[in-house]
Amino acid sequence: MKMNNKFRSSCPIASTLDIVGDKWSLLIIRDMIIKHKRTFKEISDSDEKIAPSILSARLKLLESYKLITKRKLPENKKENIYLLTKKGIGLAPIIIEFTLWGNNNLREFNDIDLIDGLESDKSMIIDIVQNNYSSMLIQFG
Amino acid sequence: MKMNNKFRSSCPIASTLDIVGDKWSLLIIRDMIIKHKRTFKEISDSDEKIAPSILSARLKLLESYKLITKRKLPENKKENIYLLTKKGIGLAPIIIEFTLWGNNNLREFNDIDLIDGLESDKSMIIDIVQNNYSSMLIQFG
DNA sequence: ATTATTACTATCGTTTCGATAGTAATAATT
DNA sequence: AATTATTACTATCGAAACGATAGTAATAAT
Repeated sequence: MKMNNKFRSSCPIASTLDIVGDKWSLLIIRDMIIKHKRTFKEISDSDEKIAPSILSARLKLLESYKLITKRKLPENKKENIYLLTKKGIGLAPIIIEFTLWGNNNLREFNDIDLIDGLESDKSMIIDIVQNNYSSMLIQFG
Repeated sequence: MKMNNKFRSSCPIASTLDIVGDKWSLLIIRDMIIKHKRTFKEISDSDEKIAPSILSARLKLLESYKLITKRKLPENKKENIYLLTKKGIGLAPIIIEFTLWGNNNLREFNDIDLIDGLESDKSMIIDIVQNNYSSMLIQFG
């Protein structure tokens, strides 16, 4: 995996964009953190139809920056299980803010899904998402 | 300006990414909302060295989705003044979350600038950023 | 009148994307 | 046990986007 400094600057925003600032990474994180998707196959099956070559490349990159881990379970040697790390779970606020902004600002340009619970307190939504994911994680070591 | 539905799905996250999910848009917004940059020249002069062709294309796109407006002042017919709209100012929470995440999670991969005030309450930081920008806006109609 | 600045556009080689097909390993089915 | 299906990829290759540089037209400054 090429890890040759591809950071454009020392700005934290720019650096974050250098890792997840593409059209797919945050959608992969969305599926993992909200829908609890864990395998290549599950992540492939989204409305947005990500190409396998892109998904493969993105998972490798996210793994290299320690946002996700990859493992196999003893009972299944075929499937890889991808799980979010703490760093990855820490992206929940960003995911939630994207949801809120799209929900409030793009309805004139696109039919946006209605999502339940968005009127609740922001930090509560974030807590719930993160806690649910962390609870799910317990079943894995 | 081509406005042919380039939305991949009706998911608010995906739709937001379809507009600002590239390596440059949020950096342009950052410079506008935090550093109060207003002209093509000012925005060009960032650490990340955006190419003029890209900046030009991005400004047009952001304008087409009503995140920014473009105008000239009577006293200067050369400069274009770019200002954030309400929709654009609404991106402040996303910008702040990117800052916080990068600040907390990327120090092992890149030298990240130390930023003052990040230990304050999130919603307060966002309020300050948005209020400062809105105050600055008053001098324009 | 000349020079500088601003906001671009044009060009063009490089990189990335993205659709599709193919493959190797494992698991399920008959 | 043999065949079929599934999973997680890799390979290919044309299309789109990026990015560095140069150029230009309008305005402003000297």
